[in-house]
Amino acid sequence: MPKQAPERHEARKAEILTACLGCFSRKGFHRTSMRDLCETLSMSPGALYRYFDSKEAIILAMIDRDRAQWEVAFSNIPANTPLQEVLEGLTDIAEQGCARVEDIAIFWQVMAEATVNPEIAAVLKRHYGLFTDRLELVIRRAQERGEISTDLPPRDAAVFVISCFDGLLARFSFDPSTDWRTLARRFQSWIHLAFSSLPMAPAAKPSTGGKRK
Amino acid sequence: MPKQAPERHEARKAEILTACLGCFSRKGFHRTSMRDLCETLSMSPGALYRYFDSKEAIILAMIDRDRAQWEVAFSNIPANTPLQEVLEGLTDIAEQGCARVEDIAIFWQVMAEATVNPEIAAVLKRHYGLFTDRLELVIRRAQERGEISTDLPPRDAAVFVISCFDGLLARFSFDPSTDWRTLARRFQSWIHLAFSSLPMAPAAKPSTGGKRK
DNA sequence: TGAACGAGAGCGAACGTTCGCTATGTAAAA
DNA sequence: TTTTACATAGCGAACGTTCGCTCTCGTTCA
Repeated sequence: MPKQAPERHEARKAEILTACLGCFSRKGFHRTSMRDLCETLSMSPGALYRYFDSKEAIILAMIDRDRAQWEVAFSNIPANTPLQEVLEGLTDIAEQGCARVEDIAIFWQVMAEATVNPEIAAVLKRHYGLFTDRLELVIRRAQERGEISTDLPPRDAAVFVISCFDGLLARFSFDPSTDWRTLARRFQSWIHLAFSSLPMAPAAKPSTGGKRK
Repeated sequence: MPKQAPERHEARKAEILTACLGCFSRKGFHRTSMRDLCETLSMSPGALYRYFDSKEAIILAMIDRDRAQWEVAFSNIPANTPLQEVLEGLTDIAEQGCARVEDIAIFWQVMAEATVNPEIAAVLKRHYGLFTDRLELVIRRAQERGEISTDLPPRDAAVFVISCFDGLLARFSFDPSTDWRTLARRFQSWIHLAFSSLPMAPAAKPSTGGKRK
């Protein structure tokens, strides 16, 4: 048999990842055995190991795929989008991609694993770092447009936004009766309120280095 | 051999719990074997099983102890404490009791386990519920005093506060360079800002001016 | 054109290890 | 002697992973 076309191989890997994600979120990473995965995939261990070197490699690939999806999401945001809209957009993305119980379960599994596995921690830190960078830029732009207070430290503000939603995910995961959409909207408006309620720098004040549009 | 006094038994259980917490946070719940625990405790499996029926029972006891500690912390807050001060107090408690990497690691372990283990999920949901109840009450009182907007839905506001800090814990856990104290203070002030910036209902005393000391 | 080839996808039994847990033995105090 | 705390040894099961095998099918070449 000739070698699988690379794209075919990648497609199969993607299928496997999706199936693994389902298993891990249902049973947890450690309670899911390679046998479990093989059964749901209707695949033998030998075959599975042709695609991934180890169980850990599967998680790492999952994290990377998630990162890629968020990268795409961010790259679709026009530079001059109002902060409020960006937040709404991120909520929508989270709702589609993350705000189902089974997907959030994975989030916790990965987090827990990161506290114990340095390699996963490193990947996750990078992941969060990129995310924070993007959001920081969005906030900085909102400041330049005069949409929110320039007294706000952009980096900390970005961390704040991400923390709020991470925390909401936390609650949602073990209390699915939480009304994600309503709460997320409220969170958005409160965040915006906090960010725009700070004493604004005098309008005419020349910014100390940041360029203006 | 005479039967252990109950208080002695409880004390020993507490010691065991502390040691287990250390192990779990270092290696993770699933990677820590009962053998590991026995070694660090200089104790045989037979002895350990006299104190806890199973590995799961150890986690449940850990969660319960944590809940009890927060209960005490909350019960020490006078009814008329300003919201800002309550938030500061909670930050301090969290800093003492939670804001070390090893303690936060446990938080993730438990969260991850809760997504997979219904019994743990139930306990944790109750735990969070109580916590939210307490905070909701604090917020309600602050509204009655006219300290913050009465347009604020107290329950959602409580969820918001908890979410913010949970999210901060998330970040801190895999990026210990995060300056917990500074960020926590900023979070506090932003939360307070958001809560007091809403249009106030006419019934409450319109303290629209600066309310900081 | 079609038979022979052989690389590679997939299979699945089995490996050695480690798991949570327990049956049994023993020393010591009452 | 009886009761209790703990040690010891080890149980059966399950783990992640491996490896030799089968089968398939595109390629090669007569």
